[in-house]
Amino acid sequence: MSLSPKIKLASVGNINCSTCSLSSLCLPVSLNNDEALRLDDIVEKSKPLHKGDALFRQGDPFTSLFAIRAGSLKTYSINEKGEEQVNGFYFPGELVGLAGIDSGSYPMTAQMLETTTVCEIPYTRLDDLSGQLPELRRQIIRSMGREIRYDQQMMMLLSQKTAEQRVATFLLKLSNRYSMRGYSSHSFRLTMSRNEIGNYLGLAVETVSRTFTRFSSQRFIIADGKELEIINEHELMVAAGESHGPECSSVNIV
Amino acid sequence: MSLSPKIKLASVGNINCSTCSLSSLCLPVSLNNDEALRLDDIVEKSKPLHKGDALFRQGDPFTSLFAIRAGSLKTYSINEKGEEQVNGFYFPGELVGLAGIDSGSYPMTAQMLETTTVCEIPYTRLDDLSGQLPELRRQIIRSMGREIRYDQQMMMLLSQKTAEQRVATFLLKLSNRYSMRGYSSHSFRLTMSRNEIGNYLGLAVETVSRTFTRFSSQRFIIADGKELEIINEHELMVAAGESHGPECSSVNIV
DNA sequence: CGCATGTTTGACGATACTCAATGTGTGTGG
DNA sequence: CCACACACATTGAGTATCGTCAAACATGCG
Repeated sequence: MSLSPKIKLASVGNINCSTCSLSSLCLPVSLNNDEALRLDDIVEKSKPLHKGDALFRQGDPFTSLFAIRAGSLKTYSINEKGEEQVNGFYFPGELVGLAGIDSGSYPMTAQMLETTTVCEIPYTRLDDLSGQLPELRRQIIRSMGREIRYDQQMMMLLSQKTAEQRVATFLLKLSNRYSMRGYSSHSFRLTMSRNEIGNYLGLAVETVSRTFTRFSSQRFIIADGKELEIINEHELMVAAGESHGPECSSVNIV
Repeated sequence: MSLSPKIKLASVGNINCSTCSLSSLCLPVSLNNDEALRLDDIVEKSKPLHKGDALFRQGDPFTSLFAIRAGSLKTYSINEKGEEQVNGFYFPGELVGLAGIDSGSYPMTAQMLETTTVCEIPYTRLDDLSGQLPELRRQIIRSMGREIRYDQQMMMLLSQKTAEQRVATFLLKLSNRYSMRGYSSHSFRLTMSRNEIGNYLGLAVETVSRTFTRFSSQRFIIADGKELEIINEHELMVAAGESHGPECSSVNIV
């Protein structure tokens, strides 16, 4: 259940919301310096959590939102039949726990995929503060709106796309998210297993594996275990079924 | 694009948020009388919209949230390839448009399934008011949290359930929503077509139709066109794959 | 170094899609 | 009020995609 010996590192580690390199991706995005400092005041930085550790578990009382500082995690829920369902993967700057806001308890477990540090944002204090800072209030709303849109894109993927399209879409989206965080968009390390990818995409592990193999032999990607390189982004986009999107011979009307 | 000749019916029709029969399902749920009156002040009731009419269209600038007063609608988006994807169905007391909050424009179209009236809630005014009424602010957040959880349940359905389980789950969920609104939970009229159901559930029309037929011949339901009767809820729950849920010989531990 | 966990590959089969034809209802206009 | 057209719904036949089962292989952790 949350971070048991809570350690406020802000004063020690010299990091706070207004100077954080992730502020442009995180809650402080539209806050001025003073507002960010007030937000920082209620935020508690965690010590590093390790692979497999849970940030919160399904059913735990809802107390906080968490912003990821470094690392990555997955969220999953357990259905009636005891099966695991991966709901999402989260990277630095992203907010975890929003789904618990209205229900009093977290509807899923958040579990580290690697060594990860997070910022804990106690919700009652955030709620108070958001009454005083309209920009913060709007930013919370925006974060939730974005989550809703992501989920709906995911529903589209699950209900309309083939296995191949799903995997291609997944890889391109990861690529995008990495690049937004300043990492290479064409070469990165998958922090999740094939099993977790398959579960997330609604596919059997074997199907994910076969699709990776196929994309490799088509020279769209180079997949060496968890290391992944995108060597033909264009073809991967075609495979994702988004060919009619951003290209068309480099002419972009609109 | 929204409701062109906006007509404020509250004073005429003698309905307002504090007396609305849907207030327990809608934004006013946790507001006191005075607060509900202030909310009512910014809400504009629509004249009836007809089947096929659009409340807003994908790409329209985001201006308002809408609460359904009577009737029902579907939301859908058009993907890159021009295919329609039904995102959800909405019934009285439910809030439509939340997904547009952070993006400046509605990411989908909302289209009436039957004659429907809605309450329009201009977002800038709602935002202002939510700065003054903490309970309203929390209620908006709760509505969004609920939407996120619904979407995640939907993702679970799409990635893990068979056609039969999807259709059964869909019917039971409709049943629940109708019963929460004071309608019969075992006998109701489907306001959407088989095509729309299939699209929503990620199934071909034919599969939906076949599943209806199978459930009928198994005497779980009686389906006569759009009229639907659930005559064996228990078996339908089993078919939905939720058998280990609320029953177990009527003993409910926890 | 060894066991456990994760990954790949193959063979087979089932579920659900596509195509096609027929049946049913709804709304429109004569 | 009826007839017609159109959209919707149902049913059947054939097939493809993806899941299941199984086994070999790789990886990584203790």
